[in-house]
Amino acid sequence: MDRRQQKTRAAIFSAFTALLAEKAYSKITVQEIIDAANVGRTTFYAHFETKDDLLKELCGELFGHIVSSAMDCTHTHGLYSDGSAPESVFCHLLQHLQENDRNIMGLLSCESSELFLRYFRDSLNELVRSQLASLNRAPNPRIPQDFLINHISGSFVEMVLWWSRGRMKQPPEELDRYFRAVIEPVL
Amino acid sequence: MDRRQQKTRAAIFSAFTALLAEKAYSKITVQEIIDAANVGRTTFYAHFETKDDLLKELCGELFGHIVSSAMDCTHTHGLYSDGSAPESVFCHLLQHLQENDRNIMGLLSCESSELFLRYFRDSLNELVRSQLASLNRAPNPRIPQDFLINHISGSFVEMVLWWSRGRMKQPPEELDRYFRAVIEPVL
DNA sequence: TTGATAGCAAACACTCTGTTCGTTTTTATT
DNA sequence: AATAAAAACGAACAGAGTGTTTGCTATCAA
Repeated sequence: MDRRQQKTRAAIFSAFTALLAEKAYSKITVQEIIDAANVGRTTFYAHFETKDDLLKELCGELFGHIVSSAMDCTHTHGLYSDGSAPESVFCHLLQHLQENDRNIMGLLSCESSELFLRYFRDSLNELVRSQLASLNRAPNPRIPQDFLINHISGSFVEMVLWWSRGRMKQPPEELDRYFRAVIEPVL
Repeated sequence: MDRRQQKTRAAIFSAFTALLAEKAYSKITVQEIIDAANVGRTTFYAHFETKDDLLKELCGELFGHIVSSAMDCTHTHGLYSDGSAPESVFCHLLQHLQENDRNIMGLLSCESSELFLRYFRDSLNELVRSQLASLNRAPNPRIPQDFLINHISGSFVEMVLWWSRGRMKQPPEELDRYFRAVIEPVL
């Protein structure tokens, strides 16, 4: 791909995430993004159809990255600690989030979350489903698989939102302990 | 209050919820609300500052109603079934939601949820906190109270969203069983 | 009945959006 | 180095939506 396109795209993403960190998605105008990214109006619309489209693409990039990295460590760490491995996949996810890669927590904390959380949930669902499948333990007969998957990924999202609202006081490891304490009894 | 004001306000709320049921909040224009409610433009702005303001007021009315009704049955039913009472407060909440009072589930299912879910979560938090306080059982020492409250209300919200996405196939009682199955082991 | 209040339509200035057009700059290729 | 293709640019545009103003009419409560 043309170097110019890459630069423009990166500049727009960067400007957009910076803006998202300081104000709500709905309050951001295309003009502001253009100004912050320092690109021409025409250029913006050559890359993205609308502001919504931009958000969608950003989510795609972000979660593609996050989840594939989580999937990677799936091989070494399980859904919950098995005694041997001290940390769960979730702990890795949390650490990843805390590093604030591409200001992802900023996105979660302000009100841009609509589309954003959908991606987050969907990605987690996939992750949890695959984890659960590879769990060699009899499933809890009182709870349907579908419900359980949603409960786990949903709880995780809610925990991250809570964490973010509280300015991420707790280290990821502590959060991971709490999370396992409320999830493992259910499995 | 003037009868005319009541009628206007009701007409606007009703038109707004009807619109919300069929399209996303962000796609709805004030003009559409005005047309659907069959009121003058000036009248709308005499009642509400903006579309956001309208949504806020609607949430206030809705959750004020729902939560106070849940608080009422707090006296008869506990956080979880104690053997004697067959149904939890949550079950009542779910039944209430299923009755589709004021099309509340329509609001949850489409993408109007931003502000909406905030109200939902906050209301539930309050409810759960009071429930938890009146629970005569030693709290789980591994989990901080704050985390637990958020986990419970968050899980509930996520469950309702899941329920709504799946077109509410399950009866509230069944959902309540699942919910207790994933929450009670943690208490 | 009457004064006050609420509602109304029409028109407005304003902001934001998404597109078009003619021009300049950068890139990849020869 | 020369060149054609691709990308970026600014300015200007129509169109849609917002929130306000004005002058008038209908309704209410006393």
